[in-house]
Formats: sequence, structure tokens, C-alpha cells
Amino acid sequence: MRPICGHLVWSLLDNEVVVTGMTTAQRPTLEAVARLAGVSRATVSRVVNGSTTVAEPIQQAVRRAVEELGYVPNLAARSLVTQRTDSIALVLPEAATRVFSDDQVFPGIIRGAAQELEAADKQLVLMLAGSPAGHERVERYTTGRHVDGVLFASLHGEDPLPGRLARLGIPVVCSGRPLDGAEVPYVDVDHVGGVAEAVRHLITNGRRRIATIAGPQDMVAGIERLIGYRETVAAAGLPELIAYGDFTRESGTAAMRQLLAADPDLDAVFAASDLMAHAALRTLREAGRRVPDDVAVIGFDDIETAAYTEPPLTTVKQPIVELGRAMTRQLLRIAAGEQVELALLLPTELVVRDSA
Amino acid sequence: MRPICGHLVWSLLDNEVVVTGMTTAQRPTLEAVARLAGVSRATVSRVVNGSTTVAEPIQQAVRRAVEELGYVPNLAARSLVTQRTDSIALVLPEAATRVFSDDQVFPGIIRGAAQELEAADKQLVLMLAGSPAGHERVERYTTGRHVDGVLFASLHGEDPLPGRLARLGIPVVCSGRPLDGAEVPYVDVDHVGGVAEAVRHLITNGRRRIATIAGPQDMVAGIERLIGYRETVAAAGLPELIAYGDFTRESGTAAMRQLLAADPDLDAVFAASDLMAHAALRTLREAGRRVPDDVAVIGFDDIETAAYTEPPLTTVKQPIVELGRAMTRQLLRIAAGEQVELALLLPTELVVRDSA
DNA sequence: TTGTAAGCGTTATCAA
DNA sequence: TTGATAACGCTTACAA
Repeated sequence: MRPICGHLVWSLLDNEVVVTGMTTAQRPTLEAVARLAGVSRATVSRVVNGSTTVAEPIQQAVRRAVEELGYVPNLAARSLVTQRTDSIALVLPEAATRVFSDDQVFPGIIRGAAQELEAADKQLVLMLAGSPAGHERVERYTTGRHVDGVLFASLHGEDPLPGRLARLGIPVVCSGRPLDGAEVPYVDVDHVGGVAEAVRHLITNGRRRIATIAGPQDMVAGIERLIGYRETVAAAGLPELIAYGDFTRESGTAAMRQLLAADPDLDAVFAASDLMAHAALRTLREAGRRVPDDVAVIGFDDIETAAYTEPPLTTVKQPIVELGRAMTRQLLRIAAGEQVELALLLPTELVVRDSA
Repeated sequence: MRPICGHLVWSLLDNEVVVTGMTTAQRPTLEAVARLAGVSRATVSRVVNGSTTVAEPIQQAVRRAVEELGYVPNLAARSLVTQRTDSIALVLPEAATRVFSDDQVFPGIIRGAAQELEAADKQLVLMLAGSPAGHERVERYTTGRHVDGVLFASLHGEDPLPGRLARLGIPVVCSGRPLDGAEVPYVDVDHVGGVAEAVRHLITNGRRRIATIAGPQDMVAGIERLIGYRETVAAAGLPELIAYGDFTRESGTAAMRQLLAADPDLDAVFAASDLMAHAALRTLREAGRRVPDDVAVIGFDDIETAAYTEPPLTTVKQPIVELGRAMTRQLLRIAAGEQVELALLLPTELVVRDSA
């Protein structure tokens, strides 16, 4: 991509470097603060780190000096000695096109993690790990102890990395049960319960030929949402009708066509993602079916668009930001040496609109 | 939110810590590698950092030792002496509800930045800065030189922080021209050009009463898209008709109603965001107008949903991921002491679908 | 309660 | 080309 303009030129050096206080251009160190306050480095360190064993007047003097000099601790120096970095990594599978699709799952997790870490005064380091190279980078970086813990957002397939890190003694939390069977703590939303509620809603409303557009079977979300569907229709003695997609709209269109071909008389569809449900809505309309009169449709996610589809989409809402927060809280507890639940499931909720 | 389950308990200590190679549980240091390879620390450091002045056989021996021990450099120690951190901060305004809306702007920038930094082997530190407290955290952290540079994603209002950091000699790049007039390098998409193309498209198709749903006037994107509209209708000798929204669907609905009330005969609408355009589509339909027959609609963003609205939305596509990448490249150049353009504008493109 | 001093694991400057 | 050695800025026993 060729940028359009850019005549003006700018450089760091053009800007005179403004210095606060009376120090030189050098960033003030503990040493400088200590000199100004007339105490030792150790004492300044104690005050800065909130030790209670420092006399009140001295604390005041130190704080004044810190203020005056604009002192900010050098984190590198600190973590060199404390062996902590006060930052944690959030690893996202790159899965290039899908990572940041409309479903807002990753942004939601990022946001939740950022909020929670902010409260804990820790930094969020974001890492993409789609390519093998990226994978290796993440492994090097995290095993190198450059972060105090690692959050994994939704793994494709059977990623061995979380298990490996956990075995190395690095705090790890995953979003969703690791598929390789590794014993790694995870947090997830209650896929099965949410889907069950959705399907029961359909049954209650008299639907009897309930199909599903399932998600990819190499992802926990895809697997569990399908389980929820199968268990519920089976429990009601209804037949199952399944087509597979990969959570995207394109795949939803194809799957909906398959379902209509397989059973033109189906009267309901549960789609494992709102994007697929959205595509189903359109495909059904194109096939001359009215929603919800002829066919009821329920999605999963409750993306913002769900309220704006034609008709507005009934869907299972999952607490994505809260998922990010819960993962982070668990990680911080593990890093602090506490015991945590191996699995944590967050409740989902059926949001009834017009499509079912 | 009360989690549903969690009987199983997990703790770091339950897992025996697996140690690679023959070392103890301690992470190997340069010293250990040096001993094993039979050379000095300095030499190992040279090899690790790719110095060319080391004899080939020694390089090999060192590399073997590194491999065997699973040595990974301690970044804290390194940055303590190099004064670099090899990480850069991406600051997002929190603006709680809107930061991660359907428009994908922030996720796109995050993704672009992450890609580019990955290539440069640097880390991305994400910071939210909505609250005054968050603002202060960001300032402390970045002025504390804990990152080599700061990327600002879309500022609300006249944020003084970018200018302040730049004056302190910290490399900074903004997305969009800073509204407080600070001389800070920025990258943006060509809002004015994109909107002009959209409005000209409407005019070319015979539209004469072209309204706009403008974005918030405290954001560059809102301001410039409105400028593009006004300049273009003025140049064509057409009247202007403006209602204001804040880029959200809700605001789009209200604005569209206002416009219809103000001029029931309007025959086209340019909305400054796809979300507002989406709402306009629905509002027009509810008001009995056919799109595009009675009223043509064009949006801005080209979000994924745009292809799935009723009718599919004609819109101005902006290269969001590329924006994140370009910002990052500029930042890295500044940090490397190079001169960069003060402003960089990325081209937009009109995507014609059915709504206009 | 405060200060002294010994590292933490690198890189960089000088000699050799 | 390689090796000592001195920082880098902080925390933390241990002593006073």
C-alpha cells in the first residue's frame, strides 16, 4: 500500500528534550533520590515499595524527593533482582483471518484481561502465535521467564504448548479445556448448558425437526456446543440433523443449504455461532422460508449485530469479557502460589429476540 | 458472576518441575554456558548477539552449549545495560463500551501492530487508558522508559499525553492527527478522500439531496469525514444536510430519524460509520423508503457485517490492519533515530455493493 | 529503624 | 579475536 502523502519530516532529535525538575537529562535513580533526601538507597527502596518500617518523617522526605525528581523505578533492574516481571502474556492463535472477526471473542478476552491486570498493576504482553515461528517465539519468550504467567486464548487443535509450559512450572491458564488432555487450569463458558437451554426453548415452542450448524470439531467451543445439541434433542426423543461450519458466515451459508437439502421440512436451526446464524437467516429467506414462522433460528455469542439482523436473532449470550477477567484472576492466584480450581465454567444466558 | 463449577483443585506445586538438560532447576545463565563451552561470558554474549568477530569453531561450541542448556537470555539484565526494552506500548482509550465494538478498529490496529512487532522481534504491551487513573499509569509507565516507544490508538478529544511524551523525547506515533495541535507524528487513513469519492459516487448516480450522518466532532475521524462530505457537496453546488451521531448504531437510528424529519425528500445518505449506516438502513425501511431506489446509503469502514446487511452496504473501506502496521513501522524508525514523515495517509477505497 | 554491601545477568570498554 | 572487569539500578540480608 502506497501512502498518499508525507512531505513533512519529523525526528526525535528536532525536539529539545524537556527535563523535569533540576536533574540532568539522565533519568533519576534511587541513588539520586537518596542523596536529595539525605538517606540511603535502601531506605528509599523501602519507602517506594511501601515498607512500614520507615519512620514517618523520613518517609515524607523521601516522597518529596521522589516527587521533585520525578523518580520512576527501573523495572528491569527491579525484576533482575526480584525474579518477577510483573507482566503476563496473552497468547492468541493467529489464525490470520479469523482472529479478529465479528465475533469479538478475542477482543473481549483481551479487554477482560487488560482490565484485571490493570487492577493488579501488571502489564499485558500480547503475543500472536499462529505460525510455527510464532509458536516458537512464544515458547522461547515464556520459558525464558520474561513473564510471570501465560494466558492462552482459545486453542485450535491439540496445542501442546500450554501443557509444556505448565510442566515447566510456568503459571498457565487456558480459555477452554485443552484438547490434548493436558492438566492445565482453564476457564470456559458453559457451552453445553447454554445450548441445552436454547434447544429446549425450541422444543417448548413446538419445534420437532431441529437441525444444527455445528462449529469446527477441533475447537472446544465447536465440540461442546454440538454435544449440548445432541444430548438435548436425544433426551427429547427427537432426531438429529447436523451440518458443519467453522463459525464464519460463509461456512454458515453452505451448511444451511446442506441442511435444507437434507430435510426441507426442518422447523428449527441452532447455529453454533451468531455469524453462522446470520448467514442461515439470509439463506433461509432466499430459500423462501419465513423466520421464525417456518423455521426458528437460534445462534450463539450474542454479538452486537445479533440485535440488528432480520429478524433480530435469538441467541445464547456468553460473558466474553468476564471470561478474560476470570482467566486472569486465576492466573494471578496461581502465580501467587494459591490453589485454584482446575476448571471454572461461566454461565451463559438465552437472549430471546424474534428469530425463535 | 458466579461460576458454575470447580471442584477439582490445581496448584503449581502439584506439578513436578521438569528440567531440561542436565542443569539444576535454576535457569542457565551466560556464565553456565561459558563454562560448558570453555570460553568467557563476553564471548558467549557475542555469539548470542550475532557478533561476527568470533571464530567459527568457538561459535559452534557456544551454540552447542546454548542448545544443551536451553539457555535463554534474561531480558531484564539485558535491558538494564542496553537501556532498551525491546517492547513498545499500544495505548487504547478505554471508552469502555465502544473500544471493542463491531467496527473492529481497535482490534485491527492491535493486530497490525502485533504483526509488525513480531517481525521486528519486539513485544507488544497493551495499555488501556480511559480513566484518569489509567491515564496516569500510562504516563508513569511510559515516561519511566519501560518501553521503547508508544503507539496511541485514536484519541478522544484533545489528549495532551502524546504531545507530552514526545516532548520528553519518547518515540510516539498516533493514529490520526492529534487534536490538541501537538507536533506528533501520526498515521491515518484518508478520510476526506474516501468520503469525497463516496459522495461523488452518489452525485454521479443522480442523487441531489444528499444528507450525512456525521461522527462525533471530538474525534479526527468524525471531523474529517464531515469535512469530506461538506467539501464535496459544496463543490457540486448541492445543499448540505447534517445530523450527528457517535458512530454507534443507536446514534445512527436517532440521526436518521432527524434527517427524515428535516427533509422527507432526501435521496441519499452518507453515514460516517457502517454501524450508523446499518441503523440507517433499518430506519429507512421502517419509514417506508426503499434502498437504494428511494434513498441510497453509503457507510464508512467496510466491517464484515456490511456485506450482510439488507441490502448489502456500499461503503468506504479503510485499511485498518495496515494502519496498525504503518504506525508501528514509523515508531520503529523513530526509535532507531531515523527521520519520518510527520503525517502519513493511507488510501481508502469505495466498495460498491447494493445500497448505492 | 537505618545503612552497608553483595549480588541479580547482561553488555561494553579496554587490554592483551 | 578473546577475556577481565566495570557498570546498569535495584532489592535484601545482615549489621549497626
